[in-house]
Order: sequence, then structure tokens, then C-alpha cells
Amino acid sequence: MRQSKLFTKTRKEAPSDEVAKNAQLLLRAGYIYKNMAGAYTFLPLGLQVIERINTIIREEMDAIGGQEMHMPSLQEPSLWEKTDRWSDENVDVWFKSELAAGGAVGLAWTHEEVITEIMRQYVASYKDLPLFAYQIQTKFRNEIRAKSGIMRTREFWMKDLYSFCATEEQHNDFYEACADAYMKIFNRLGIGEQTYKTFASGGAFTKFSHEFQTLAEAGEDVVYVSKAKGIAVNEEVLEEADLSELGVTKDGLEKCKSIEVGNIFSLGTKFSDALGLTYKDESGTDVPVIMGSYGIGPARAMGTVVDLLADEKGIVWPESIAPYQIHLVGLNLDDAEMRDYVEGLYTSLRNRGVSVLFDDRDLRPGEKFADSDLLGMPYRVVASKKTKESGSFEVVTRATGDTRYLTEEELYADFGATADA
RNA sequence: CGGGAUGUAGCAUAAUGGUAGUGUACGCGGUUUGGGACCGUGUGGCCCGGGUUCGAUUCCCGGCUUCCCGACCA
Repeated sequence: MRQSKLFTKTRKEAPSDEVAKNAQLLLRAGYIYKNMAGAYTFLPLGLQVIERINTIIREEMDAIGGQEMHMPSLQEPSLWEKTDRWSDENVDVWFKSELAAGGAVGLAWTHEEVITEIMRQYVASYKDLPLFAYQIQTKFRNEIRAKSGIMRTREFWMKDLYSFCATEEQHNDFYEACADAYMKIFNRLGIGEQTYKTFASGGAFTKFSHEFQTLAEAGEDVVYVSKAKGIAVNEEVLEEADLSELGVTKDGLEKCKSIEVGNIFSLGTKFSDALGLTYKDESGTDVPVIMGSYGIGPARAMGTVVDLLADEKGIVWPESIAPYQIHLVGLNLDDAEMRDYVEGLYTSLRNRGVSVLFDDRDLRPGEKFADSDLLGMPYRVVASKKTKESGSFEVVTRATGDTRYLTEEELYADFGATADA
């Protein structure tokens, strides 16, 4: 991508009302645009990050047997009345409206009811189970207070997977597999080290549910962490004093701020009972399906990565989700010979499948470096008169600031075969 | 939803009961060219409604917006 053609621009200052670090940097760098409280546009660069996060999520969900689908946001009340989740008294986050044709309609804030209803048509026998279906889809929640930039919005993407099992054993196996897959996802996003599988209260069906909490000063949540054991518990569990089961004591836990980047729940037969989702076991008896739900918010994950990895100069993307692997910064481009030279390098890199953002603008070096730092691509390749004369390019690793000088061939060898390209 | 703030140009800010200044960004001309350089010049602005007043961006009332704290948060 040529930066000169990118319609977004960087800016030196963030809007004064945006205090969250993630949103400040993403706004300044032109990844997102704020439309209203709790609703952001994902601009070309920002959307690429989201897409790459989604790809990682898809790969890990598919690897544990997930099948992707897509359900509508529009919801009719009658379905939700069956589980008593339509009324404003029970659920206060509905966006509700009227159909022009008559009748009420709501915007989905989750999809348990919807997918359970769908599965009534496809689940009949124990032979149909287990099955796992997911989507990456827009959720709407009428939050009283949106806040923290892209971390808590009223409209947001969510990867929600639902599991349907015949037996507790099937369910527990999948639950653990999904928990492992979640940690793989957060590792691939570059926030695995700070992310803890956190015990939360489980509701009616199980002792615990689990949240995935990433330790961060900007977090809204508070968790109690045992870094030695690699686990955390949230406040409600701490109060319930069943810590002994987890092999930790209250005194051994460190109180930390955190961001909830994912959660997994055992739902038991709550929804299958309410909506009549049963299967026939080997004796021909109707048995309610055991369900679970598993969520990750891609945009919140993106904000978490920014919060955790950014430095004073700007965003630092891990290679796994950066919009481009290389930021090719061309200098001295007013010189026709230099421009040809750098254009040639850009073309060669692209021909080798390298993902490149090419700063082909005729600006002063300082401005280009500052922009490059702010945008946060993993590697910056500088091509200038200086590097041309020396026969090598300056390659700077954004995260560490390490600088190397590579010849054109070395550059291709290093980046030409990257799987991420 | 309770409490507290907020609203001036694309963005950041200043002053003011007599229609607003600066920085940045943007346009033009020129000097520059490895860390947001400089000179000249130009474009562009008081959230909405009502009230007080000769006159309101300014004061008052209401609304809306946005932010923060709390509550809430599969």
C-alpha cells in the first residue's frame, strides 16, 4: 500500500475527550474514527488489524472443530420471551425498535436463544453431537455508559461460539479444549504472557466459569493473581472463599487491574430446556442438550494489544496482527533516480509476497520517522541516498529499536518467505 | 441511573457583554531535506433552543453532546 494513497492521516494530538491510551493512539494513527460514544469506525488500517485477529481466532476455533456461520442481529421478541430475556427488567442492554410492518424487534446482544432455536432443526440424535458452531458478528448493547475507547462500546464485533454436547464428558472435554485454544489465540496476539485464565462464579450449573483477563493498568476489572501458579480469580470467587480448591490462599494472591479479553461459560441445559432442544439417546429417550458459550471481542483484543505493547512513540504491533510487516520509508524522493530506486525495491518486495506499507510521500525525514513510529509496523526499512551509497538498507525493529543493515538480497531472504505476508 | 465536568476552526487551546487570538493541520510562493525545519501569505470557528440586554460566544434557564467517578456489566 502506498501511503500517499491512504486516505487516513496521522495527527500529532488526540482529541481532548479521548483519555484511553488505546483510543488516543489508534485515533492519532488513523486506525479508527469515533462516530459517537461507544461507536467507532474501523478505517482501512484498523480493519486490517481486526481481520488478522479474526483470522487467528478462526484458525484456532476451526482447529477444535468449530464451524463458522453467521446469525442476524435482528431479533423477534417471542423467542426471547421463552427464556424470559426480552423484558427490560431482566435485560437492560437491549436496543429495541418497531418494525414498519408492525411488531417489535431487537438488536441481538448475544445469540444463545437464536442458535438453540436453529439447532432444534439439526440435532435429533446423540449421533449428531457434539457440535460446535461460531460466528464473528456484530453485537449491540445499550450500555448506560460506554467508555475506555474501543474497550467498551455499544456496537462491537464478537466471536461467539456455542457448544452442543450429549454428555458432561463431551462438554468438559470441549470446554478445556476451548480454554486451551483461547490461550493459543492470546499468545498469538502477543498478550499471552499477561493473560490469565481466571476463575469466576459459575452460576447455576457449574462451580466456575472462566474469564481470560489480561493484566493492564488500563483495565476495568480487578483480579487476584497467582503468577507462580499462572491462575487468577475474580472478586466474587475471592469472596466465596473456595480458594482451597484452586490450591491458592488469599494471602498468596496479588491484586491487579485487568482487561477481560475472553470468557467461557457452561450453560448446562438452561437454554435447551427452555427452547426444547433435545436429542434421542441410544435408548430412544429425549434428553436435553448440554450447552456452553465462549466469547472473544476482537476489537477489545486489539485495544488491549495497543495498551500493552505501545511505547511513548506510538503503537507497536506484533507481526501476527500488524496491518503490514514492513514500513518502507523512502527518503530523498525528490531525486528522480532515488525514486526509481525505491519504487523498484517496493515492487520487488511485493513480488516476493512481502506485505509492505510504502511511505512514498515527499516529506521531510523527521516527519516520516515520527509517523512510522506512531503507525507501529514491526519493521521499518529505510531507503535513502545514504543507504543506496552503502549498498544496504537500514532495518529497524519497532519493538526494540534494534537496527541492522541488510543488502537487498539479505532483505529478500529475511522477509521474502514470511508466512504472514 | 446518581454525582462531577465539558462544548470556541479538522485538531489543540486563549480572551471577551460590543462578532474572536495563537499553535497545528490545510492552500499558495520560497528556502530546506536522517527525527514532526523555517520565512511570507491565505482559507477556516463561538453545540442547539429560550430568556435578560440597545447588543449574548460571554450572564441565566432548558435541552443535547462528550468525558470522568460510582452503580451496572455471560
